[in-house]
Amino acid sequence: MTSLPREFYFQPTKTVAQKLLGCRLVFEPRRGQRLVGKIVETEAYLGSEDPACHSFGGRRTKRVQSMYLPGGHAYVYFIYGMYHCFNVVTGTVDQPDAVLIRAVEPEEGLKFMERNRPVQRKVDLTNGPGKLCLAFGIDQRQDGLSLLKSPLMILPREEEISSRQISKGPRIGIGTHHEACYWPLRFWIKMNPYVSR
DNA sequence: TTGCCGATTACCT
DNA sequence: GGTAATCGGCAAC
Repeated sequence: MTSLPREFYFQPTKTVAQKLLGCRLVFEPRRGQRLVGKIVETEAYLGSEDPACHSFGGRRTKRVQSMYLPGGHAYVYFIYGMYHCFNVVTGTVDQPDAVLIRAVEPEEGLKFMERNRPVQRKVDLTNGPGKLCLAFGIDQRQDGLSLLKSPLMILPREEEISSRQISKGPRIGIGTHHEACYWPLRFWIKMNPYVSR
């Protein structure tokens, strides 16, 4: 039950985004509450060089300050007036890259998740970045937290995932104004029913 | 201080 | 397929 080490997050952001597939997101908000989901879909955001990234051009606003932490921290932001998105910070200090966790497969704590986000079908519980934050109860309070210790952790893969089982494509929802909208920085586990849309 | 817009989602036709 | 909901972040004024 030991988290991915700090060095994992110092790999290139694109690499981290792919290697996070199959890892477990664990959130222990309070004693006796443990929520676990297997990561099945991610997107890489490449810092100051990436027009779709909040830290593009080296922007250092209050919202994005946790992106400038060393890899292995959480970056959680509020979007569309009603949702949160959970990201994993990558790279060294002052390298504001991150990986958006877009979907997980619920594994543990389903009762808590259903309470947080009532749905008809289990598959709709966490198949989107806003949905999984609601189900897990992740919000601004987790922004900047370390991912190496409770309450928020990411555990290594328990099974191997070959590159043939990983699909890639353009990122979702970033608009079509810049070239970056075509960069294939979205990754997901092929055929997994818990991937978004 | 103002006004636009967003790394989404649910619900509509 | 389209769009309303809803509000903080951000840049411009």
